[in-house]
Amino acid sequence: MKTTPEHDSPEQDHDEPAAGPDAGLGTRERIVRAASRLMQRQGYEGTGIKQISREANATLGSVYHFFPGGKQELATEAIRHGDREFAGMLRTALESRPDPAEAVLAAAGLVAAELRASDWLDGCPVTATSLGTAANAPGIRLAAAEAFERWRGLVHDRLLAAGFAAQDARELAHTVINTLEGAELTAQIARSEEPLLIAGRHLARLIDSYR
Amino acid sequence: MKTTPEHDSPEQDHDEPAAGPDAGLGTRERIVRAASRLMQRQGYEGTGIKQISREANATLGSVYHFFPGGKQELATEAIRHGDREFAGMLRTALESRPDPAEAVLAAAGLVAAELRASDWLDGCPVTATSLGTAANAPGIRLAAAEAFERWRGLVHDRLLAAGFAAQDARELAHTVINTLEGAELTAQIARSEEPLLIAGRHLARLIDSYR
DNA sequence: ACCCCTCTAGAACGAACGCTCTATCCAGCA
DNA sequence: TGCTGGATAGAGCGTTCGTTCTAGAGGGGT
Repeated sequence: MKTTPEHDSPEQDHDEPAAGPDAGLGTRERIVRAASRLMQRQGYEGTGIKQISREANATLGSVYHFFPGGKQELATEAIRHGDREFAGMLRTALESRPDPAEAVLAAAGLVAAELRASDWLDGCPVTATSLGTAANAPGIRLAAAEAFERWRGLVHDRLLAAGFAAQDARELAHTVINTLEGAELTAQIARSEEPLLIAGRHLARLIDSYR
Repeated sequence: MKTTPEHDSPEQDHDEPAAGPDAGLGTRERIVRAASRLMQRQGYEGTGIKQISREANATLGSVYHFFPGGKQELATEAIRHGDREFAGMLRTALESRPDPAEAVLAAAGLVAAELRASDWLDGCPVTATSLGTAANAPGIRLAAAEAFERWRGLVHDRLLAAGFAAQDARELAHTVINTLEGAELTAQIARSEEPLLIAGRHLARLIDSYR
């Protein structure tokens, strides 16, 4: 299994030819990414620590070295990783058009495209991980709530910049994120981009109605 | 543990004073209800067959007698149960107001009230069960897709009856269900009714914009 | 009286779970 | 050169998992 000797900072691996797309990253980062991807697809309970360590090309010892809090701490970090990932995509989409309604439409299309590209496997990285653990693990629920809040904040700021009233922007941000969330869920289960495309059009229409 | 001797039809239990709200029901029905409730709160992987049988006051033998397909068959049936349950609530709400926009607003309020009443434990009965099992269990995914389709159908018919164009009704039904779904998810994680109440208002506004 | 069939009952199986533990490796420093 | 501490390595703990299996309970039909 031998991995790169490393000290938490990403460095090139000059001795390991075959590896996944995460090769050359620090062990800790590889573990977080593997956890995020696996929990996104299989949920918290459906993903084992040993599977994560295997997928990350790390050993069980490394996992517990970096995450002494065990599975829950790892899941919290995985959610934060998914949070940052989706926030980046959302920010890009929102800045891609001068008009906020068109920007939201573009965001929905982007989500749909990525979902299809993953063969309907990669839904919302936060939902799958946090669902079913809300009651037991408050830390996980909190991280998920913060993710949603951050995404809402991005939409909110975008609407404010476009001249929307503060209250309208706040409420629209709620519905934009929630509708995208629900539509992605349905799209994943139905294996169809349509729910997301419809959601994009309806959200654009809703936003326009506040002008 | 002794349970009611019964032949699949619900009958009164004259000998068992202390029991849950499902007492007096047939064993099979008790098992389905326990599975549905537990999976709604803990997800598919987070819920064990033994926990279900314990909660249902049934034995492992009974579970495998009624559901020889094992956990997957049981989960499929649990989703169908949640489907019928939510469909009933949705139908009631949709028929509670003469105006379809107001009816959707009422539905959102009802979902919010029930979610809060359960101490934020009972989210969508279909989502939690089906998430994380989409790839592995096609039967479960299919049952979930059918549930969403049924709910959409209820909204669709309601809009048609109110005179909306077929295409508008179809697309609005998509977004109504998806937005409620996403808002309920956010409401559960944030422990706040607000996302659902905002969703209700926005959906009413969106529907009105098609008149 | 007998059988039959549905349903209940729970012990037992191998596998996988999260986690603990000790041992080893190795770069950096004294 | 030897020490130190972060990082790696994986055997093994007790528990729980989904499932299988055999045994018995009990009412109806003949």
